[in-house]
Amino acid sequence: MDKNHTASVLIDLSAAIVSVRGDQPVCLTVPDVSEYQTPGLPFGPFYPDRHRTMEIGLRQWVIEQTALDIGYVEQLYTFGDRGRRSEGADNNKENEHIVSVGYLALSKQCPQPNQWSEWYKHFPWEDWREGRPNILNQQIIPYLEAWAGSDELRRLRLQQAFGVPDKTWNDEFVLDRYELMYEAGLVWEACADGRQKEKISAQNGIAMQLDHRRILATAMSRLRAKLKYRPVVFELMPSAFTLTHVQKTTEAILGAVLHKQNFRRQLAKNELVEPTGKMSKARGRPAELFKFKHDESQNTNLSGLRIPLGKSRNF
Amino acid sequence: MDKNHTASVLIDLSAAIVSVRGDQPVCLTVPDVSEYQTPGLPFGPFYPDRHRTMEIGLRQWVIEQTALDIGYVEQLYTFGDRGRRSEGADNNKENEHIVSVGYLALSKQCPQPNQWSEWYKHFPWEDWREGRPNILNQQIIPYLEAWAGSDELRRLRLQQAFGVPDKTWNDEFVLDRYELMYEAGLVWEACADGRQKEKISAQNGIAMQLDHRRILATAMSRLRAKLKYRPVVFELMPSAFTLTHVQKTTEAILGAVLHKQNFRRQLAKNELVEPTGKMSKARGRPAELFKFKHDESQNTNLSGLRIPLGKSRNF
DNA sequence: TTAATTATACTCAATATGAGCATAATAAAG
DNA sequence: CTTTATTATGCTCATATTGAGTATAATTAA
Repeated sequence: MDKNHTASVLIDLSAAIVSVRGDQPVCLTVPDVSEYQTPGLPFGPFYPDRHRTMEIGLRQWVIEQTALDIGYVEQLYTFGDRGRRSEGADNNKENEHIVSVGYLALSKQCPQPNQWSEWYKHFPWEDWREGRPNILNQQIIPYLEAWAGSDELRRLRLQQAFGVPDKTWNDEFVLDRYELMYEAGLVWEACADGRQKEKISAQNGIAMQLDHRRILATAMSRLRAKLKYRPVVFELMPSAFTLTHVQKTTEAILGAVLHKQNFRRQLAKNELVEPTGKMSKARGRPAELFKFKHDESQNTNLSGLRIPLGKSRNF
Repeated sequence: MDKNHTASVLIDLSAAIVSVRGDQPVCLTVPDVSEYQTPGLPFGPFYPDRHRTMEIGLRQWVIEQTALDIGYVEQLYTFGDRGRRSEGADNNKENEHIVSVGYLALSKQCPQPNQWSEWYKHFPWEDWREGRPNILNQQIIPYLEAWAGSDELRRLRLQQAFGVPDKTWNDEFVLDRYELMYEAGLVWEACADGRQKEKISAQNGIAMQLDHRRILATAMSRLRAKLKYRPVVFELMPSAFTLTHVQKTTEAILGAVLHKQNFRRQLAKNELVEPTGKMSKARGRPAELFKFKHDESQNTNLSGLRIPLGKSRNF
């Protein structure tokens, strides 16, 4: 059609492989290669004549490179503008365009601790389990308000994403918040030249290579949303677990604490778990061990578990 | 890395551009080019050096080719396996792989009626507004049950997707149902050779080119789901409308009838509309004309409207 | 034996939901 | 000018769901 323009691109499959270690959600990262000490998500090229689908290709190199058992895999988003985001970079030749397809994968285990990076080190403002994070009032919000100024649209977006001043915090808007901070120049990745990069380096969470923090933000948004209507938590649980363990895992991902009794009521109502008969022993009263009911079905179109989020979420 | 394999692909942007004409959801189609009389979705190549993002590229050729005003645009899914689906086709040279990125777009108007194709002509089993569609019990279900046989996984998927025998119909599982019918060889697109194609042609809905019906199914699933938690209906409404008009539009997309008073209660509670002061006149008592409250905000992270679906959805 | 810790059963008010009846305002028909 | 069909809108009410607690049971550690 238009011979002046090349339409040929390379496709990178990037994966946010998520697990939970203790009470911290983590994601698999690969060591930094650039001059800045920024970790990145694992990624690999898609060879269309070797793998029938992209998901098969993704599973293949994840197995090859990490020897991990990833069960649940979900496509997140396809980004066509990575080039813009790393404009000053020297890694791409002219006309070699890269489109990155982001994936979310869930893993029950996370061996080799040093390869897994905690979510909230990259997004410290997203963990509300100990109350409203200080970084919001002390750093982010004042900067963003100055950036918005009297621009009506900016103020509206600020209110939507961060709930200032009167609206409440919505845990699903991770991507919106990150994009806003990116636009406002509040995150490291938004800076084109090295001098600025030095300046805001360690602040506002640990940066990542290329558009990887954006992909992780997308993964967090999607997972937090999905948790509320599909029983995906169990993709992160071992075969037998206590109800408190499910709750702690859920809370870790949501970055919020939940009402214990109501959480269990939902679990019971939706008939998602069944007792194994065994008991766990730790401190305190022993808890019954449960297992997920529908392990066979790959199709996760189950009713899901409604999260009792409560009302007073505005600190 | 691996020089034996080509990693270079072409990217097609395919769009399910949806509107509602009267009480029928429609989507923009382009005339058939193949020997079979199958319509297709509009699509165009993505030129990464001409357009910064894929969405910009999409908007560009939609404007060029259709002169349509599309407001809302949302990426659906990236399919890497179109080649497999049209294996026998002659349209691709060796090594020229195509990845198609599907988009959902919403348009308030739909001029040139012959270019717009009604959803339910392609998916007759998805419209439950007049009760359970006959085609289900008369054609699809019996065939699928035979296909499932005693295969436990197949029976489970059948139950999930089509709600047989005891579960209820879930309007959001459009894609699941289509994929299942595809696997069972119930849809035209699943047949590789022409002879089979002739046989099941007109049955089970009008077919589309390549993987376009799958993209439309994805669009329908996404839109039906989104309707329930984001106020996207208003992207399909004119600037002033009656409450019944909103309801009819919602019902058209969901393929289900709703309880009038409860629907309005939701609208009121969420404060999504405000009166214009004017009245509409048609048959019967005149209705008040309303307008959407948040037209300025591009960011559609509003609370959305909960759909009162009722209980007796199992015919 | 006591305190701390964790698990689980149960209650209760507030709210949301599904389903319905009653009434109002208009156009078309007679 | 009255009747009838049609659409809009106000209101009720039983039931289900949710948020937020209290009370009690079964353990370990001190």
